[in-house]
Amino acid sequence: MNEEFVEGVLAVVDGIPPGRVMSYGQVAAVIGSRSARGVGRVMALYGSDVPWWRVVRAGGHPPTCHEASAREHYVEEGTPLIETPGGYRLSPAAFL
DNA sequence: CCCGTGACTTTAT
DNA sequence: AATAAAGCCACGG
Repeated sequence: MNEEFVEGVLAVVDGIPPGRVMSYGQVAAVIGSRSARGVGRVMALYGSDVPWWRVVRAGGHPPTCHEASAREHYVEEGTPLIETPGGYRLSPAAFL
């Protein structure tokens, strides 16, 4: 298994400062990979110990299975949100 | 070892 | 705007 990939993802996510977010693809790029899905996979399996809510999709939408719960974290962390009809999304300014 | 699955992204139709 | 297809990675069956 590529522990380097897993550890890299965890390290990068853990290194995201409060009030900021990164897209899956961006995280993958930082560790020298191109797999956004791989990042999502790692998050689903090992993300229990990292601020997974700071990792979002390219469009600024939170994880599909956690969009509601994640919002509380963003509000708590002070992450800039944008209200939308039917939901919300993260401000582009929140990306690193 | 092969296949399906999932917290994805990007390009093309 | 919506849908389709291809590329990517770890894991369980």
